[in-house]
This record gives sequence, C-alpha cells and structure tokens, in this order.
Amino acid sequence: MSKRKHYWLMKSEPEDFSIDDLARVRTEPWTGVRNYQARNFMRSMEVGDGVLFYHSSTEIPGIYGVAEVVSAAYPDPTQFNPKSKYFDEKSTPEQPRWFLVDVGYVRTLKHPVTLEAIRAHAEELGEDFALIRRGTRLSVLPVSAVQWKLLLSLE
DNA sequence: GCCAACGTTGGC
DNA sequence: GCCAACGTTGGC
Repeated sequence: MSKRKHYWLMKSEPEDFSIDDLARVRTEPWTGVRNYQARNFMRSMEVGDGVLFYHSSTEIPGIYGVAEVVSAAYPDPTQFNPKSKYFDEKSTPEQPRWFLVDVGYVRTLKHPVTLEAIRAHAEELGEDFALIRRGTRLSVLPVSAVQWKLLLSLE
C-alpha cells in the first residue's frame, strides 16, 4: 500500500503570513482560500504532500521555503465566523463550501527561487505550469515531481 | 443562460 | 498606484 507523494505550490503575501511566520508557529491552517479550483486542489491533498511556499505581492516574488501538508482537508472555520473577513453567509457547517489543510514548516531556502529565475526556466517547466501560465491567478496549484526537483535545484 | 458590473489577484 | 486578466454576482 504505497501512495505517491504529490507536490503543490501555495502563495501567501509575506506581509500577511511569511515563511518566517510559519517557522515560528510550525504549523498553520491555510485559511481564506475562496476560489473553487484552489479549494479542489486542497481537498485532494494528503498528509505528507510537499509544498513550495511562495511569496506574492512583494518586492521579489518567488519561492522562499518548503512546507508540507500535515492534515487532511477539513472545513475552513473562518467561513462560519461573521467577524472574519473570510465569512461566507452562504456556507453552513452541514454543507461547508470551503476547505483547508494544515501546513507544516520544513525549511527556509538559503536563496529564494525568484519568479524571474522561474520564468527563465519556463521551457523546462512546461506549458502546464500554472504559476507562469498567462492569466492564471491560482493561489494553490499542483507541481509535478519533475517541476519540484527543477525548482528546488535553482535554490 | 447571457453579459455587464464589480471585486480580486498579483506583477510591475 | 496602475492595470490586465479572471472569477463571481445579479438583473434581465
């Protein structure tokens, strides 16, 4: 009974939550994803999956760390909290709309793999790499084993 | 079911 | 702060 490990890239605005924050808290529920495609990816995650921690909307966007999935998907509690900015009045505990996983710290990259460097390897990464595909804005996206290896070789 | 208006993402 | 590209909403 072996399962193939899957890989993902997850974006966060470092002013909001950075790899240093994750290093401090060790594990963090990935709240606030309100995009159906990203949600579907999170629902398919399994404990042990690898995560590239990407800083977006910052001076030098890029991959700054490695994390891992440390829980199965479960309903995002913020959707039920009227005080939360992620509150969704159309969601109920009986039929939750939004799911998340807990993400655990693995390591901080010695040198970030910048978006610029990633773009420079666009050809090897392939057309299907959603991070640099034109027009895609996904905050959670799949990474193949080959892409994972290539991206981390740029550290 | 169409589509205009609006909100969000995220690089620059 | 700008703006392109998307996704969602709601009137019809």
